[in-house]
Amino acid sequence: MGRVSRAEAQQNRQHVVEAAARLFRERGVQAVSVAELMAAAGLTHGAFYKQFSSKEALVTEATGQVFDEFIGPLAERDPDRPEEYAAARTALLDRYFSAEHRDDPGAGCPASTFAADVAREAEDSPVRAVYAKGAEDFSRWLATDGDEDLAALSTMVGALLLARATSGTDLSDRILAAARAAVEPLSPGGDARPG
Amino acid sequence: MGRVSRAEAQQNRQHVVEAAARLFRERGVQAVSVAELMAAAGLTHGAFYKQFSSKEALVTEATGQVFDEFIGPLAERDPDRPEEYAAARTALLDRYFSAEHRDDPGAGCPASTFAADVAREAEDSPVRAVYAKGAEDFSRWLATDGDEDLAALSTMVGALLLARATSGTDLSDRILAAARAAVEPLSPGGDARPG
DNA sequence: TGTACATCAGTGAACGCGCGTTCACTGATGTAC
DNA sequence: TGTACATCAGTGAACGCGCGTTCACTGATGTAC
Repeated sequence: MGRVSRAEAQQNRQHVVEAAARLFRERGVQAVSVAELMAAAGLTHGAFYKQFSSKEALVTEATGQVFDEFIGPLAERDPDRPEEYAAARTALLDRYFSAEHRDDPGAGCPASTFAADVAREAEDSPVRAVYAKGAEDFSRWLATDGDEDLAALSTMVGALLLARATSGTDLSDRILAAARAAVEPLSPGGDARPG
Repeated sequence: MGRVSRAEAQQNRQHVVEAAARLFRERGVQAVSVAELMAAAGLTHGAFYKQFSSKEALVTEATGQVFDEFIGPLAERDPDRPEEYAAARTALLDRYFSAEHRDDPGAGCPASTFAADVAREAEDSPVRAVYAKGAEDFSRWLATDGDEDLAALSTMVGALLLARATSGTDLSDRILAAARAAVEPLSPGGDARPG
């Protein structure tokens, strides 16, 4: 096919990253091959190494991009308008604990979908740093007091994974509902968690 | 090597299940090969299909066994002695949110280690039913009111996975501490979660 | 209890397959003049 | 603006490797008499 223009090459590269962002979340890193990602961008597998130094490098880049896409739109937090943040937080939780989010991991929260993959990476793996930064940023946005809400993040990530592992059952819906009630207290300082 | 006695064969089989129980939790199902599991029991790979119909069948059996081992010891819950249960629950949470548990997934909670693997299984996969039963049983034991505490289970599973994905950092320890405080309220009906 | 034979757990080579990565090659793009 | 040539994105065959599974074979175990 010969050489391709720089702009086209850059576009092809971005298609590969986008396919990786979706497929890695849907099926896990190991279950998606380099050849499949290249085919999703309309290319053959050999060109992969003209764009990325290794599959691991793409995993790191895709993980970072997904966190950016996920957290970026949330980041407009104006301290002078707390009611705006409160509404945005509620809207996020609505989406987060929805059946739609559970049923579409390929477009969903990276803290959930990459957790197990990252947990099994070596401690010096570059993707771990990207993941840790993303998780921490997200937990800061979730904190109603401006600190970090790691408990809320844990409940959200755990609930989504449990709901996906049990999807198709009643239990799956109960998990989402129970976690939602626990993360968003009905009254300030209170907690809706039963028991 | 010729035939081996029934007792010995049964023992070999159990060794394979035990190796699977540990290695699947440590590295994930896909990253552990049939040959490696057989070698862990001192056998060659060919004999695997004399004991199991497929790798998937072993995954299902190992997952069930791990849930039994994890939940079984907890199940002695005497309604006449609530303070005994309260102490057992506190002891479980101590272990659950410990650095030791985080750092030894091979011996740890199956709801955490198998969540991502099971979430990516087909909806009619037998391992999903085993997982759902185990998760539900565990959430029942966790409920201080005798119902089920799916929010607590979510927080525990999410915190453990997040802590493992960020292990080696300060953040990892803060995740365990924050989740622990959220799951075990300091006073009845209250909640220690900040914010 | 002793003998003859069927059973079957374990062996090890082989099946087809897909993996991540490398490489010689192609030919349009980009650049130097 | 036009020409000559270097660059390099993409191709497709090939590398070595490990995977889950199958199978003919072995020979001690288990059983029928």
